[in-house]
Amino acid sequence: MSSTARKTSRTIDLAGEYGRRITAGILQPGDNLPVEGQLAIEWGVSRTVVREAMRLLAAKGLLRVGPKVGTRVLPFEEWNMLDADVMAWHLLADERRTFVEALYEMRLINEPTAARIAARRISPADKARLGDALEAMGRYPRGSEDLIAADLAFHRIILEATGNPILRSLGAMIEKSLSISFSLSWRQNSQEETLRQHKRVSDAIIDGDGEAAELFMRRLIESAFNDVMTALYADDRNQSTKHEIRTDRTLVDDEPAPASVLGA
Amino acid sequence: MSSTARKTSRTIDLAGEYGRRITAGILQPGDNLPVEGQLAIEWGVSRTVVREAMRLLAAKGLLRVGPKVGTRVLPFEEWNMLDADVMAWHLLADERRTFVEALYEMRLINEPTAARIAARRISPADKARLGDALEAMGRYPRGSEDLIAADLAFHRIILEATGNPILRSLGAMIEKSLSISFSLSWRQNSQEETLRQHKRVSDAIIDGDGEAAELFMRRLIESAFNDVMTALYADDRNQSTKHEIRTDRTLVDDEPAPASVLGA
DNA sequence: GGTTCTGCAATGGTATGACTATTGATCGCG
DNA sequence: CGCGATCAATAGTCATACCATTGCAGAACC
Repeated sequence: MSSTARKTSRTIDLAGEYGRRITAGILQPGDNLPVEGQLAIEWGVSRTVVREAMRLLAAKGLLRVGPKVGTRVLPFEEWNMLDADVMAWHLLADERRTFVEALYEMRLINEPTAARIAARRISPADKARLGDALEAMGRYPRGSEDLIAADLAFHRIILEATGNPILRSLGAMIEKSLSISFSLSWRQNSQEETLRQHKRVSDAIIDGDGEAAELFMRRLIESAFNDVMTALYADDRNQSTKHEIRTDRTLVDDEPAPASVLGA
Repeated sequence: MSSTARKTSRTIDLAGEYGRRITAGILQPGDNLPVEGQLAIEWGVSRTVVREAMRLLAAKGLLRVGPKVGTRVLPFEEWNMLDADVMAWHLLADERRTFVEALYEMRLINEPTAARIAARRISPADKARLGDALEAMGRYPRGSEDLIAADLAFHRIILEATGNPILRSLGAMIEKSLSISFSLSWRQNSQEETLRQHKRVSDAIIDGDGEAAELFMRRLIESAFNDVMTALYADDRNQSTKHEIRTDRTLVDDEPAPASVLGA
């Protein structure tokens, strides 16, 4: 299937292969991979390719290499989840649920505030790009790759519009990892309602209303999270409901602190 | 200086060399590096080392390589600022100010909410670790590397205590990039006041008071940001004042939205 | 005149085999 | 029993040759 027509390099293929095996748990932290020469033989490539693939994985924190110790999978905590490839590999694995939740929690923390900042800092050019993305979302049929791409672009543009390069990288990570792993099927809500939600955010940002942008973005991501969880685990309604509650509790539902604490 | 005693590999050294050159602007986006063979000669290493170094930089989004096109520095927007090395290289450059501000804006978005989440989810083991870090902060003299390490560990532990692996990676990135770039000198505030601020956060988390934890963490990071900017740009008081205002405006000072918008 | 096809050449991509340096483990000595 | 020297496994580096991809120039063709 992949042996006839080559699109990516052997190095990238091999790195992806082991990246997926590690994130899927087939290779556990602490496990050693075969020695480089052995890997080269197994995969029918040169040791050069093996080494470059392993260096790529080492750069992402998945494993460490060293003389005498070999190539060893690092403990979980060392993995760089902020890397788009690592995140995408996790989202491709069977046990992706934890990471879907973590990713949406991250989005829920960052994107509403980013929308607020964007409302104040967005450039005319980015306003136009945001409008284009919104328009594209209305043009493509539901479930199409183009629609998903426009949706992801919408969110990325807002993160870029903050002018903060770190938030921009976060946007790129989210877009890339989600587009790799969910190439189809989510959006259970009516497309009209989804579009309306996006338009509210867009309008608020363009009007410079940061508070409204933040609020609507929060609602939008909560909806998207529920859509994704429903699409992925539609067969288990109890759990599907649970996510919604958990999401709310996690980031929205805390009781206000007592006045005495606030004054401290 | 680095030719006699080798601690890191030649590949890592070379990657760091060009990583710093690119982030410092010595090599601009669109520029081409010399061909691999030429680089190998210039640095007195084999082409293997050059290739592995370039692959490492390519994995971080700083450049792209390809047949005929060579090794070309990518536009700014492609750089992965969420990588600890990339962030550290930026913080080492002369023009680091933008990135110090971006990093602290990122922290101000994430860490207060993380503190709130941690207050609800923290494990007994992490409570103990948090207490240890706080205790260590009180034990070491101001300005010492141990003190800074304890400070950074304090923040990392809170991000880890959320149980969200992405936030944990964010904590690791912050800790690593800051410890590499600011190996000494910040903390202009009295150490006692800084310690008190940390203790407030710690107490709130251990008590399970998420709202208080969030508020105190926000104040703490705002203070830390001002300390850093003062330390770095102490010669320019006007600008030092400006940061404080900008930070406030950016994330705290927005007027509440009209009721009509909230109800929409 | 513009467009598409074709071949060339530059450059990274891969392969191979040898040698070096590092480091965990082992063995022997005190 | 502890500790230092030695060993051996393994990644790290090197040198060279050849392969594969691709931007570009020029030819062929509407």
